[in-house]
Parts: sequence; C-alpha cells; structure tokens
Amino acid sequence: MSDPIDRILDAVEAGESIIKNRDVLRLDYVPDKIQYRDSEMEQVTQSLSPILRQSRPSNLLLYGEPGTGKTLVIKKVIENIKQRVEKSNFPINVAYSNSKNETAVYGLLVSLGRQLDLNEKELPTTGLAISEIFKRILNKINEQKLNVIFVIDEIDNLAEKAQKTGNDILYQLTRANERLEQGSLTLVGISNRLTFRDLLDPRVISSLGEEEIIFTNYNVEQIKTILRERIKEAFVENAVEEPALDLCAGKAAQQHGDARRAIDLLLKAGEIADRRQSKKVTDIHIREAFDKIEEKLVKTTLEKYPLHKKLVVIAVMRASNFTTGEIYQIYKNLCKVLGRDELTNRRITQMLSEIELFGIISGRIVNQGSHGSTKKFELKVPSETVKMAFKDSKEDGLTLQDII
DNA sequence: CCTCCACAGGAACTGATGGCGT
DNA sequence: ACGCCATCAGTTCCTGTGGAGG
Repeated sequence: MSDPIDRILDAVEAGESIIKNRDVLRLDYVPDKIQYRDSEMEQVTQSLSPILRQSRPSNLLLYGEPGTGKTLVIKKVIENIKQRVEKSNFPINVAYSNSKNETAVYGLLVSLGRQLDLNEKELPTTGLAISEIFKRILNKINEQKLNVIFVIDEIDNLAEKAQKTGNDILYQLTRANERLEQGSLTLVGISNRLTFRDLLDPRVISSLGEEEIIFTNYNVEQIKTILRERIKEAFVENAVEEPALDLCAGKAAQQHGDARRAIDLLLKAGEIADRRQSKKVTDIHIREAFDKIEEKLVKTTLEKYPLHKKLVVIAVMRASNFTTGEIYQIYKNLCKVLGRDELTNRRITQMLSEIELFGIISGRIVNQGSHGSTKKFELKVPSETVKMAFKDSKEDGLTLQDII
C-alpha cells in the first residue's frame, strides 16, 4: 500500500478531516434558506400553490445562467408544498429531468414517465412512437388522478431537439390538461438562455410562459456570502482562509457568477487540503483544485471520443495553427497508418467545431485572399493531457500508443 | 473593382440499429 | 415475421464569404 493512501486513511481514522459535513457541499444539496432568492421563492410558490386546492397551477418558466439557484428554488418550493399536502393525502408527483442528460426527446419522456412509476414494460426505452409514450404517461395520470409537476431543466435544449425533428412535444405537454379528465399536469421549464423563446411556437410561449421568472447572476460578494453559509456547515471552524474564499468566489464570478461551481471547487479544495494534512484550505488548494477539475473534465471527454474524433485531436496536436485542409490531410494519413477508412471532409469540419465548442481546441477564421478563407486551429490543453487520455485507449484491438 | 480560392457551415438525406405492436 | 418509429453517425449537395492578387 502506498504512503499517501495510508496517510489519508490514518487521517480519516483519527478524525482529522477539516470537512465535517460533506453533504452540504454536494451539488444536489438543498439548503434551508436560499440566499438572495426570497422574491423568486415567493413567486414560484404563488404560481404553484393552486395545486393545494387541487386545481391546476400555472405553467412556469425560469430563466437564468447556470448556478443561479433555479433548480434549488424549484426543489425547495416543491418540498414545501409536498409537506403541506402530506396530511391531506392527495398525491402530488414531481418528475425532474434534465434535457442535456438525455440524447433525444424520447429518452426525456421515458425518464419523466419512469418517475411516475411506469415500469420497463409500460414504458420501454426504445421501440415506440413518441406519441404512444406520451399517451401512456397521460393515461397513467388520468387513471390514478395524479397531480403531476414535470420539471424540465435546460428546456432550451429540448426545444432545439424537438424543432430539429419536427416534433411538437412542448406544445403537447402544455396542452396536456385538455386531454386529461382527472388529475393535472403542470410544466416547469428551466432555461439558461433568455433567447430561447425565439425557438418556440407562439402557442407554446403563451401557455408555458404564463409565469416567467428571471434569475439574475450573483456577484462576487453574493457568492462569498453563499460560500460562507455553506462553509459554516461543512467545515470545522476557521478552516477556510480568507484569500482562498476570495479566489474561489472570483473564479466563479468569471463563470458568470456560477455558485454551483464555486461550491464544487470548495469541496475539491477541501479534499486536497485534507490529503495534504493541512488544517486550512488555502488559495493554493483552490488553484490546484481548479486545475484538477478542468483537467479531469478534459480527460474524460477525450477518453469518450470515438476513434475518428480522437484522430482529429491528434492531427491538431501535431499541426498547431494549421488550416482545416492541412489537418484533414494529416488525419487521412493517420487513417492510412491505422488501416481505417477515412471520413469525409465535411464530417471532419463538423468534428472540429464540436471539439472547439468544448474548448479543447480553438479555431479562428482567416482569410488568405486568393488562397481562400479557412479556419486555423490550435490545441488549447497541454498535449500531455491528450497523450495521457489516449495512452490506454483501445478501439477494437487498435491502440493509439504509437501515433501520439 | 472584380475574381476566385478554400473552405464554413446549413439542410436534407441515408443506412444501420434496435425494439416495439400486431 | 413484418412493418413501424425514433435515433445517430455519416454523406451529399449546397450556398455563403472575405480579401489578395490580377
């Protein structure tokens, strides 16, 4: 057994951890009071409260950038409502789903349905028409007289997918109540983008946007307050130094005031401090944690890429600041070396922009006059990270070891 | 001023996959 | 057994674009 592991185990055993309550720093933790969101809490409660009288609440649309407490507020309000309702014993069902976690409209509906206790048989993960899935969900609501709240996070994502496939699922959802004889369905949409309305059918906007609530970004001071609150619960006293707090809040403010990230960063930094057997979390730990999170994210993303996408990354790594055409040539060579069929230019262009979107490479459009206009790409992460990620990758028996 | 290059990137299509209902 | 329906990676075809060189 290696030394550091021993040390960690010893430290934990001796109760030396400076983190006394880890759960408080988890992403799904709902605090008793959500800082700076009193009026939002009130508005959401107001919109959803009709359900207490067993009538249908307004559909709801929440806007705000990531980490502004949208999900927390919804969860909290629903928690409150559920507590009220418990005694009166009529059922409220809440199903939460994040559009980004589902690759397609189908999956999202199934995930919502599952939370209404529809099992594998009643709601198979594939094979049915979307309208059929929808019908089954409505039947369930109708038969059991459920009062259902669907919370759809990142609903802009869903709207995009639906639009691409010409599906009117959002319209169906907002109008579902007209098809229900008993029970009710309320839709709560959460979107990160204000511009999301443009994607929607006007009929959907009118019913989904019955109530709209906008969550403003937190500023550095507010994030600090939020962090302090959590620190009080999560850490032993005086465990987090002031400069560390400043840096943590600062990093989050760079991400448009994303409190969620700040909290996660704090947790990781705390773990690092623990591992170092430090009694305090310092700004050095924060910085280290920040780099770790970034690197891990990049690495897992790269590992999950399919073979050809990996090859494209390798091509960019080999040819920094080269044009699309040149990268394509290198990519084709790589394919030849590995004995694989190459994909078309168009597909590679597509992949390049997908990889760029994630920030692993960056491209800028350059005009070379009579030599045309193209895009030049460069790697934005250390090439070591890429090599580490691809070192052990196996694509049906093929290793990338030799070409990196 | 016009041309023309080397792509960017949208849109529509294809073919494989996979599991359903009948 | 068969058709249906949705998804997904990839292809085909396309129009658009900015400026160096004529």
